[in-house]
Amino acid sequence: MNTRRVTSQDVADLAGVSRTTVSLVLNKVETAKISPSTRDKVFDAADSLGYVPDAAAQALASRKAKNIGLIFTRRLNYISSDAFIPLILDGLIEVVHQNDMRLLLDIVEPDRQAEAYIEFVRGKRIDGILLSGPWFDKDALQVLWNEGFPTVLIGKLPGSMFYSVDIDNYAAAKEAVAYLVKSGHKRIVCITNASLSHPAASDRFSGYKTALEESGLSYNEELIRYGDFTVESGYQAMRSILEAGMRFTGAFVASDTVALGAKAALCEHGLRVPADVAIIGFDDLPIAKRLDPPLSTVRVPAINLARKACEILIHQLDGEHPSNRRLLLDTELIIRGSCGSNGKDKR
Amino acid sequence: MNTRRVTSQDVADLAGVSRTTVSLVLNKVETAKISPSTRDKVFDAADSLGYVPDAAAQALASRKAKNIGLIFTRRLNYISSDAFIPLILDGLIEVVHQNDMRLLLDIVEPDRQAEAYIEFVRGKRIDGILLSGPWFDKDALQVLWNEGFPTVLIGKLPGSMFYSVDIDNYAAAKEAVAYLVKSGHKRIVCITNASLSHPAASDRFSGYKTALEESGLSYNEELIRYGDFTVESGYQAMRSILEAGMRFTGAFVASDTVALGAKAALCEHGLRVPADVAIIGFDDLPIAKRLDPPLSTVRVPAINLARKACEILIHQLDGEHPSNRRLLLDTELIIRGSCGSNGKDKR
DNA sequence: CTATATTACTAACACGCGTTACTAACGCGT
DNA sequence: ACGCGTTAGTAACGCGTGTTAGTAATATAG
Repeated sequence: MNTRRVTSQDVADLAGVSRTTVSLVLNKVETAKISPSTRDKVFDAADSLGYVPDAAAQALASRKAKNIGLIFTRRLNYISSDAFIPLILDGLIEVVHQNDMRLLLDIVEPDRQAEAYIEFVRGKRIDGILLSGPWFDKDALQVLWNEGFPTVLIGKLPGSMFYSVDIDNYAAAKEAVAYLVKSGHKRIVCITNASLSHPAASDRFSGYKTALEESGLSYNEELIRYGDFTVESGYQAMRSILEAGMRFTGAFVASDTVALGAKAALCEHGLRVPADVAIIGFDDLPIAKRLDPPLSTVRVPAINLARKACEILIHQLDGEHPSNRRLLLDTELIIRGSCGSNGKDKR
Repeated sequence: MNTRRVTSQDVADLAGVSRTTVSLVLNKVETAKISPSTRDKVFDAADSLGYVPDAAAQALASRKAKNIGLIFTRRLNYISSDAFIPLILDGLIEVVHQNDMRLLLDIVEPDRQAEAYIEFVRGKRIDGILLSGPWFDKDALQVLWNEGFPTVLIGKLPGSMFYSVDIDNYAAAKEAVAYLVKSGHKRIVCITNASLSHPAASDRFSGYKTALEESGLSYNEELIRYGDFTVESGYQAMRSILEAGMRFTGAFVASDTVALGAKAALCEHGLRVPADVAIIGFDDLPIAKRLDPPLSTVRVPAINLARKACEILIHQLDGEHPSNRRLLLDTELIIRGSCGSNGKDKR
């Protein structure tokens, strides 16, 4: 049960060579000349003993932790319903595996970012860091920047020099709202995915406003509410609009999750989608397609964003530093039943 | 930019003491007598230098990685829509933080379990391991058992001696189906959350069967389908039943996600919920409450399961070995609009 | 005043690995 | 026989920390 650890020394002894040789063989060091016969002896010994190198020792000696830090900056209350997390993991895990790395995951409250980063980086627990969050603390990031630590943002920090992957939230939102306008809607609600202090939320909101302006529609404060990533916030936001007695025929909700809540409020109020109100969400979560009615939405290539972010990070670890520091992936407006693609009449 | 690492030696030098003293102070070793004045000197020096111990060196010397492995055994295709992952993370992260640990996350394909475990455990990358998966490979777990490695299962492996936290899937499903029966439904569809090779799926299915038997209802193979965790599988399953021309008024779908898909198929087919078909799901995901109609379901205390699992694991790391190896948390049947709590008539 | 206990520290080793600098053996041309 | 390059391998150091065994100075007891 409690057999002693197998070390590279044990492998060396069994193979009848030095520990150095074992290391050279197992790490496939090209510059070292090792005869095929001893190579085989080492390999045989290693897996007959079930040798697995000690990660800590390896990290200490090689100065590489072989860990990638994935940090979600989120309020704790919002995690459980965050449908983005699985998507990001999905995109990441494959790339991480391919590069023989591990994923060190942490979730930090937005106001504890700085401390968390320092811990990770100075502790050398990770070789590089992926940050996903609705917004990034500039001071916290400054720490990373000063240390020259390999970092990639999933999302954007306006005006920063970090590598980042993102979508064009502004353009995507504008396109979605323009579609509603084009479909004949004149009074269009906007419920954001989060407070406007978050760049993504703010950009989507700007897209909404611009789309209205460009169509010569008036922009009405009373049709605006702010979500906070959750289903419930969407529900409350829409209720608040309905209770204020506002009239409208379209709704742009900058998050599918929030949209789901908003739609619940509509139904509860006796309004039907899309007959009375057309809705477009944002994200294209896997469930969007099977909601009733199917939710029109902006498809965010979340899995791909994560994958790209990870690839860029690993390139950095390999010492490459591409000059293009901002990668924007394409979104796509997906029209489904929730905005009356079936062709019902609008007022 | 590229300042050299700050080591405990630097702290020692600045404080005018030995490195040993620094270590003793920072680790708050009780048995060592250190005068308050030098203690303060060390603390001051440490944080004036921004000292953070090297994780690898610490792990190597102390034989503790301060990492908890969280392994999701999942097919890669199912990750992106796995609403359980955020819930588990939510429950875990707090406990992990409280105990000054980190979370090493990995997702392994069911057929690669053994290798993944060996890598983690023998590599000493983690001190303990939390496993979440629809089923566990017995041979793979044997490895962990043989090494006496601290392990907790989220879910169950029938007949194993591992610590585990779970719910009573059988009883919960039975209660849900019994409710449908009591409400007057005689022909009740069952769509599982996964194939019956998964214990949880199999238990829920058994609960369904038993509930029917105990009510003297006939058990009809043609009303049974098997999901695979995804929305789409629920959609396809229900379509398949409808296309077979089966008639029914109730449906027990052993996963909210799958239920969402199943409901979409019903709607598409012109059937209404709950007027034509009553549905009860399983999990009580955050969205269940705001679906249209609100989805009746079995509430699974997922966050709590994760929290408990983590606590048990950490107890093990502290050398405690409670004799009660299986912890069952309570579920709750939540009745909402989807099974006509509004009181429509059944046939 | 001496023997012993206590306080407050430190020197030195161990953890398991990567890697550099070095060596011994061998072949080859002259 | 000699020098020289090449091949195949090793000894030894360093990574940064935890920890044990030990010591010098001071306090306490007889």
